[in-house]
Amino acid sequence: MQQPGRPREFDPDETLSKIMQLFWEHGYEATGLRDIIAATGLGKASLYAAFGNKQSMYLKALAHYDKLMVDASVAILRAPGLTPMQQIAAFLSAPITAVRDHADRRGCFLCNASADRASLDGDTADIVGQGYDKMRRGIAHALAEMFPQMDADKRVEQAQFILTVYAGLRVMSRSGMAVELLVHSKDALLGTLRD
Amino acid sequence: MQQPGRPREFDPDETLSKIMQLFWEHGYEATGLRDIIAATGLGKASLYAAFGNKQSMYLKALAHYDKLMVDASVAILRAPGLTPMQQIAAFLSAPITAVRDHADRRGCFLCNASADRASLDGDTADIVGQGYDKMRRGIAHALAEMFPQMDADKRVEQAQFILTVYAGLRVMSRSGMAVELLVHSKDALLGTLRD
DNA sequence: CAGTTTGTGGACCAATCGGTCAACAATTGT
DNA sequence: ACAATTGTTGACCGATTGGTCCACAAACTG
Repeated sequence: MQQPGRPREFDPDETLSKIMQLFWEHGYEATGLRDIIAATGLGKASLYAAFGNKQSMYLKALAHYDKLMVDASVAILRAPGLTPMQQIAAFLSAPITAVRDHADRRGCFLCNASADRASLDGDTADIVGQGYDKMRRGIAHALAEMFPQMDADKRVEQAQFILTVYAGLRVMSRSGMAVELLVHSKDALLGTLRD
Repeated sequence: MQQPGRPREFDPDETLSKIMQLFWEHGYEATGLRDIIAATGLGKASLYAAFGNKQSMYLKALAHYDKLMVDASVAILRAPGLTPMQQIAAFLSAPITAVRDHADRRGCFLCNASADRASLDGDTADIVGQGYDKMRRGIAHALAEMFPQMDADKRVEQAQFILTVYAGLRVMSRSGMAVELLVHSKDALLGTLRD
């Protein structure tokens, strides 16, 4: 069952991934329509028809990141076969292996958007806030299995604490900070959880 | 003893503070020469003669932040009349009181620059890295007084850990995160130091 | 005073920005 | 075959971008 009219010549999801990549790496203002056109191979009008204006493209790219990458991060926190401690360790190691093994210094798009657009645009702040909430809940879930006797308030506090370290790691990784220092932060945090 | 030629009609340091303010709040790309001209009241040519091009203005503004704000943060970590624990607590509370008492969600210019320009421009990354180093040393100094028996390596690790939380706090504060959550992060970190 | 040096204001610039539009292409249903 | 609908292409748009330049102003020295 196909709609009338000429069919799209591109896969919207694939294209959105390319757009996401650009905004993720370079931020909102430093990414031009030219860059998006070059990276996607699409014409300007096709992009606008599919994703709206630049602001709308950015929001869709950020939501796409939330769906793809944040969900993957949160999935680590529920990964079967790992102890809760291992889940949290894996969650915190991802930013480090990205830098060390893949020379990936893009950081976290949510964190970048926090510094970049969130203070200027409420829609961006909303998506960022929801993404943070999702991660905090994921961390709290692992903590709940790790410390069943811990009360809920304390769990939120601890989850928020871990989330803050995560954000710090990802932001500092974008400035080229030495990997061993990032490892220090991760190890120190994990050390506090063994009590 | 005055130089020949027409004297400047503005105070370069004061002007640099205004430029710093703009880049701090809005980032590199979102700050236009127009904004700088409007905020400083100077002509374009005067700005260029005094500070160079936009890139150079940004670097000078970032260095200015380092001198003014980072040094002030580090000074807290050596504030007389406070115990080392109180110094670190005050250092971590500054980002929170900025949000709560002054509705200041600009975050930390160094951290913003990490997410914004540092991955694209080596000079920016250098200043950011030096600023982080300075803060880490300041934290390590307080830790040294707090835990005299702790060895130097462990101290650096702990200092880096605290620095990471600081960066996370400041970045997340830019996205409008609830103050009580930021307080949780701070309290949880301080809780780990009481051992 | 004249001559030199430095700073200021604004006109001016090419390039690029995000965004629109109209002509054309490709599919549908009838 | 034909209209209706949707997608693509590239020309085009006004506005804005960072940056330069030049005539003029304000201080100095001799």
